Amino acid sequence: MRKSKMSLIFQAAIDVFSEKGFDKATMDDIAARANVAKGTIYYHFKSKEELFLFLVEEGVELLRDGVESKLLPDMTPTEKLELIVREQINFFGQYRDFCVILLRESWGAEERQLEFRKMIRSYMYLIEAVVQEGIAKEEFHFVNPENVSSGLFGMISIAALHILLGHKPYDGDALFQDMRRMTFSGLLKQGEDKL
Amino acid sequence: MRKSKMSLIFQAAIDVFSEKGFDKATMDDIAARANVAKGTIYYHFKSKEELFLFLVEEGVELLRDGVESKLLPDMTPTEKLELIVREQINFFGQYRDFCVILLRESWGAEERQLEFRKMIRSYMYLIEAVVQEGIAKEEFHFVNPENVSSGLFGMISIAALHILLGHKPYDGDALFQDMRRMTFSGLLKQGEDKL
Amino acid sequence: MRKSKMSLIFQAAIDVFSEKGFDKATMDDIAARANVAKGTIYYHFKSKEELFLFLVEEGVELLRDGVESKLLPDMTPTEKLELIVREQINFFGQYRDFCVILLRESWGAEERQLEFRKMIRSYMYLIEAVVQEGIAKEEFHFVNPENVSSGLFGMISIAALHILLGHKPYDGDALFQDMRRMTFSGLLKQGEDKL
Amino acid sequence: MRKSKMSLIFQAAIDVFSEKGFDKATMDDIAARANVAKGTIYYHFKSKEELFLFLVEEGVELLRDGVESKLLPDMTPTEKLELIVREQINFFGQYRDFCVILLRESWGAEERQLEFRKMIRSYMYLIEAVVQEGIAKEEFHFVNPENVSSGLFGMISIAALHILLGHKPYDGDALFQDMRRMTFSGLLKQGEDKL
DNA sequence: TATGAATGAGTCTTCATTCAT
DNA sequence: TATGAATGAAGACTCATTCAT
Repeated sequence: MRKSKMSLIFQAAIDVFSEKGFDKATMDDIAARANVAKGTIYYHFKSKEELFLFLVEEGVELLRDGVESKLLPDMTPTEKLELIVREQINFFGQYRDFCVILLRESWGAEERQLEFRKMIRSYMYLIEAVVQEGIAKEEFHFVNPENVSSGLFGMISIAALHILLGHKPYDGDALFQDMRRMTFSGLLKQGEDKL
Repeated sequence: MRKSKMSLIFQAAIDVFSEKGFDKATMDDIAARANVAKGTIYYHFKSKEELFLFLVEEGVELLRDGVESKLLPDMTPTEKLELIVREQINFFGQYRDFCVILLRESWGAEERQLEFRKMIRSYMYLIEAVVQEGIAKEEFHFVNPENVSSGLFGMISIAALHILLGHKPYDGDALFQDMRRMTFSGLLKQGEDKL
Repeated sequence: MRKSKMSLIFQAAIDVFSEKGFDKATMDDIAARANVAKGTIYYHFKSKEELFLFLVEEGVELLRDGVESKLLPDMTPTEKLELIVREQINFFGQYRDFCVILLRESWGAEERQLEFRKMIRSYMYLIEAVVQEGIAKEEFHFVNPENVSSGLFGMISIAALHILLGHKPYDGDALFQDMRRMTFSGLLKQGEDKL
Repeated sequence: MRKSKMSLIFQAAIDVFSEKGFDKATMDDIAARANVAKGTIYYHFKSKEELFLFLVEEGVELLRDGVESKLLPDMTPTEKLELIVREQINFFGQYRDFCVILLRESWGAEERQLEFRKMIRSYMYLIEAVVQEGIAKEEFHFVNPENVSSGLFGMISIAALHILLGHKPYDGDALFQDMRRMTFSGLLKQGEDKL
């Protein structure tokens, strides 16, 4: 059974967008990669913009829903945050191309980019909520949850991408150990009293 | 005495590139913003690419040299890292436009983007060296310095940009407190023994 | 049924290139002359260079094949050469524009120009072979066939073009008589013994 | 003693124009080759066009005057024509670059190109006059002198250039033998009676 | 549903020429 | 005389989008 044209286009679009970025990628590229006539893309998607948006939406949802569904109510904030860190690292390993897209195309003032940041924001809220819960339950230090959630997201993202784009083997577990350490106890051996 | 055309172009280029990104920015935009004929840009820079590269080089150097010159040999690793965190936060506040450029244009496989990542890497080495020193002096936990340095860079960058692009007032000191906490003692109140 | 866009472009390109030369001719000119959008040209030809090359290839082939197909094996070398002279003169009369292109654009060190000279060379070989045959059969004097074939080609070409560009009526038969005389018996009344 | 800027420019212009042709050659090229500032060229020549025209004028004059001064009144038409053939062949060998310019830039409808053809015409008249004299004195067959003079000019030019551009050693004497044969007795062994 | 030829607005880049010094 | 920074018009080429089939 042949794959639907639609899904061929979808996959080709991810490949091409992650390789070249939104602006440099052409509809011809995508059509060629999907083995489909250019017109066919326009039959399924109104525009390049829409195709791209659709793609990113799907991706962020996949990340958010994946994490969200694993966050059980009876976990402690620490357990929850640990899970988030681990899941995000796995996701980056698995959807490397998509993650490149995310980091490339989220900064700027275009409508599309604002939209992207909102999507990412919707994921960050997950982290933020856990941080807030941790503070409320006095498990975590008192910090600004928004700063910390964006910081954590950035820490994991950049560290992961740094490995992936350096074409080194991606050892998710090792990265997880370091990221967990950073997140929970920081670098100092003597702990907080020093500060 | 009027500013040299060269520096007019330089400033205009930063403005336009940060607003629109490399691909969407046009040489006409930049020329108009600089109040200069388009040919004048090409008199000073061989191409759009070269202008852009020059600009980013200058910026990363400014960041790296600024930090490097303040790192004194008799500081402890903790003091050094604290200084780096603070300086980077200040830099992002001061050169917001340039920082947007950096985060937008560093991901991808084009020659230019590889070049950018190398430049960023040259800054990350500063952090990495301090982390290594801290581990050697047993001030810091044993971690992979490369993971941690890219993680720290990402944490600060994304957190800072998140505020700057959200058009909120940029309170560098508050951000510094949170980032320092994350860096040194992490979120957990009970410290490392829990882990 | 309307002519294919492709052939409209082809004809327009001949017109414009012969009028203005390769460098001065613009793709806008050609598009306008062909009543076609500029992009359409690029849909069919990868570049100005390619369009031009294609055009010249076709032209030289037309000349060479036209002559070649009329050269019958049982002709004497003299008859063959006579036929070549006549055919080339007719060709110049008929494809004046193309011939101007040929003479304009074949001299220089650019890739394209080397290519052109090769094409012309492929035509000269026809002449050269006949000259060689004539020498072998002792109908012709002993001469360097390469010198003579390029000389004959130049003689006919420049003489023809000289008339065509002088905007005089092109009397192919009269020109043929003179060129035949030059080719076979030369100017001297007393013939070779004088030399 | 340093060469005058003027003559530096002159020589540089010949080099560059013959290498790249009128359109592709730039004033920057010429200035660089002449080790002179671009403005300096404009101090001596009103425009690119004028510089070029001046150059070609000088060259054609050199050819024409060289030949003309050697044509003595008491020579027979045959001797005169022989001398012309020899001189032109020598000239092509000596001023190869200039001759390429001549053949490249003489065809077309631009003012400059009409001008060029006039200059070449002024040289052809020399040949034409000799042919006419030869016919009048019944040394030469009755032919159209204009056809024959342009034909001879083309024969020699193309044959010479064919060797020069093929990067073969230029044996002027051998070429002269072949061109003289063509000019005076033609290819046929049996002479004119056959025709 | 699917195609691919056609479009034309938009971009980077070049270069002859000018002019203040 | 000589310079070289500055100009801006012009040209090759790209590519998202449309539409007749």
